[in-house]
Amino acid sequence: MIAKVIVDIATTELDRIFDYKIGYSGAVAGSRVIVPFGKFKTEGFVVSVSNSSSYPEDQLKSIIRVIDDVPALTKENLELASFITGKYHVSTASALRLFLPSEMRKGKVRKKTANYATLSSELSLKDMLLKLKANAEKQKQALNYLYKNGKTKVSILNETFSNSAVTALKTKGFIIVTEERIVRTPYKELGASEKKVKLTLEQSSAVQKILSSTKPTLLKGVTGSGKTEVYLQAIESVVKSGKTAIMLVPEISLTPQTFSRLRARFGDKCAILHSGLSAGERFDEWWRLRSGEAVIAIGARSAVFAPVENLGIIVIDEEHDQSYESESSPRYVTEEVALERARLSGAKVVLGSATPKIESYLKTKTGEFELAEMKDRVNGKPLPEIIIADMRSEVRRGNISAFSTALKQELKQTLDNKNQAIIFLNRRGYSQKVICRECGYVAKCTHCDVSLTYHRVDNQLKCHYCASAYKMLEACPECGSLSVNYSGTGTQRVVTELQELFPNAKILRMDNDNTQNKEGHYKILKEFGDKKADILVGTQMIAKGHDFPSVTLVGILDADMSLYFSDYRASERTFQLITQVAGRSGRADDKGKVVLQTYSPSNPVLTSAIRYDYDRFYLRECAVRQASGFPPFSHILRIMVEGEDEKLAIEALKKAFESAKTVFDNYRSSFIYFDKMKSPVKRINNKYRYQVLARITNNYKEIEDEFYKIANEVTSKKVLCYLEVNPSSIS
DNA sequence: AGCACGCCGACT
DNA sequence: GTCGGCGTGCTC
Repeated sequence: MIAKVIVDIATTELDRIFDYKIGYSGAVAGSRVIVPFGKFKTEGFVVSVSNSSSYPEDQLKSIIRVIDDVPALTKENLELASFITGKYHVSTASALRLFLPSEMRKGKVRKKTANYATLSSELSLKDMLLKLKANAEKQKQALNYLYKNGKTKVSILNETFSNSAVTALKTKGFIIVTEERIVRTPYKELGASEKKVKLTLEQSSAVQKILSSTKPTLLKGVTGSGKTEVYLQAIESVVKSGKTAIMLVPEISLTPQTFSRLRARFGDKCAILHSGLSAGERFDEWWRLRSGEAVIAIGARSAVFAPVENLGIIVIDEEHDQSYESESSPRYVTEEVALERARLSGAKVVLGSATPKIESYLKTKTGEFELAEMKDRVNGKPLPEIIIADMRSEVRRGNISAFSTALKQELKQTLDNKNQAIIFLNRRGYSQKVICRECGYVAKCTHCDVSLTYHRVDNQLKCHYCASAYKMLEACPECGSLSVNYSGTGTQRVVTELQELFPNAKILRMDNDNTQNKEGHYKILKEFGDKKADILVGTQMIAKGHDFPSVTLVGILDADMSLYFSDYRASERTFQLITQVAGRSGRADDKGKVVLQTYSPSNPVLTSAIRYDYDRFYLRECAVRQASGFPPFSHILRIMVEGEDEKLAIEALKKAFESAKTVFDNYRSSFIYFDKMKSPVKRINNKYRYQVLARITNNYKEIEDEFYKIANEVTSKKVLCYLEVNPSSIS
């Protein structure tokens, strides 16, 4: 028999099938194998098995061996991989790699084992003790210990008695040593049991809809409406019928607490997959799913590739979250992969959010998705009141600080009542820019075409694109002037100003700068949750589903800022952000308040947001997008060209543009925009960035396929070229 | 990806 | 004379 093998080397030249003789290796479709390849050996994937080969049979080599005792990939995995290759035009090897934890390749991690000792059953304890020499005290103790405690790790015996005593017993045949597998379990300590909650009417009808619908369901529920409980009960019902489940959550909210809730309900049946685990833990969790020992996978976007068979449901929580789009190759869209995987295995799909993507909500109107809506909060409490603070009038009245009078008052009140507050600001660091007052010089990164941010905590200038750090300027390098000045307020500056306003308050800051290590988030959130601080200042990341019962005030410092990003989704983002941040206020007994500071108080996005009126926002935004020809009424295609050598990059751009131009000519009526240009950020990490930008309204598949091909053709050793479809950020 | 083959510049 | 630079080509 012949194995059709894809070698695990992700280059386009090798992206074809190589035939090998199976021999006695036992390889089947889905097996990972070691094969001879040219002058060396490599790992490969058997994608199918056949009895013929178009390659001269006598020149075929044989598979050296199969790597895993159970084939790592299922038939369905292979089908999904071929969907990914076809849709995103990546090599088969890189599509297949998505299905395996990276540490599994090249045999970096193994199943962990330990040696255990038990008493031999051939002799009774008494007989053994008699046979030992009188002075063999340690051996006697060890035997007694084993008799009392049963099976024990050899390492423990060695420690408590002695190495020699244990070896002696082993040689005498009094104890039997066996090697057993140890499963590394992450967050072992978590998972106090949790009661199944009785569902509200809205919730149970949502569960019903999810389980009975043949279409994917969009679960649209206001913050606090109990979406998680709906997911859990839908999953429970699916698992009861003998199927498996995948639950996807945004990267940032994948905290131990999220997992703990699932563990509490489902115990060892669930496995967690994410980058914060150690390689060994991830490997073991993966195998627990592959072997069927665990049937529920929870994780960030890559968990959509979890190795479960007989899949019954995929849940995508906070479906609007940006982290569901992969920003490095393979650039897959989690939702697209999930829908295809569900189609292949006949599974249900649930997409949940308080503020669904415009695209998703539109699909409920066109009948592509089912809609399940939850309008009430489970605790019956109203959503927090949102007060608009008009910053224009604040400035007119001479208030130039970052805080409006209303916010200051509310903060004071909150602190007096011994409650907690959250201040949200979408900009980290201390200042956005460092400018020379004399000549207008702006400090810029030497590797990127962006201005630097001042970080007061370590007195450095930092680049938020490539993370390089510079010493703070003492004088302007251009004109020597000493009046170098900060403009724009960041989180660090907010903390400083707040501390001056409320000297007795304990203030915490949470942003990308102090959450680099994996424990970072958790520690800050825990500290705040334990009420060890009064105010939490942070960026984006505090907006995501954390539950702080005694937070009664949320301040949003610059609600408009994100409105003016040059991004078609700016309004949508702003609406989502306000709704989510506001949802942090007043989750328990006390009524929450939100102060939203803005320079454009009558902006319709903001006025919809303060009334929690998603439908009004949706209708307006849809009209705007339709009129201006943006998604979901078009597709944006961006061919990116990146290279350190600017000349080569420009040459590659021209080549890409020429090829794209012929596509443009062939499908002229499908294009509403087509041009080449510099990228908004022209250089990042010393790489020059150019792009071909297009918007199309028809023939999506054909044009996208052509563009993907162009990107692959233009890519060379010196220049990287790739296609983005509806990119979520266009820096 | 790796490794060999192959054809031009600086060296003991 | 040869050692070695890395461009090019091949892998069932």
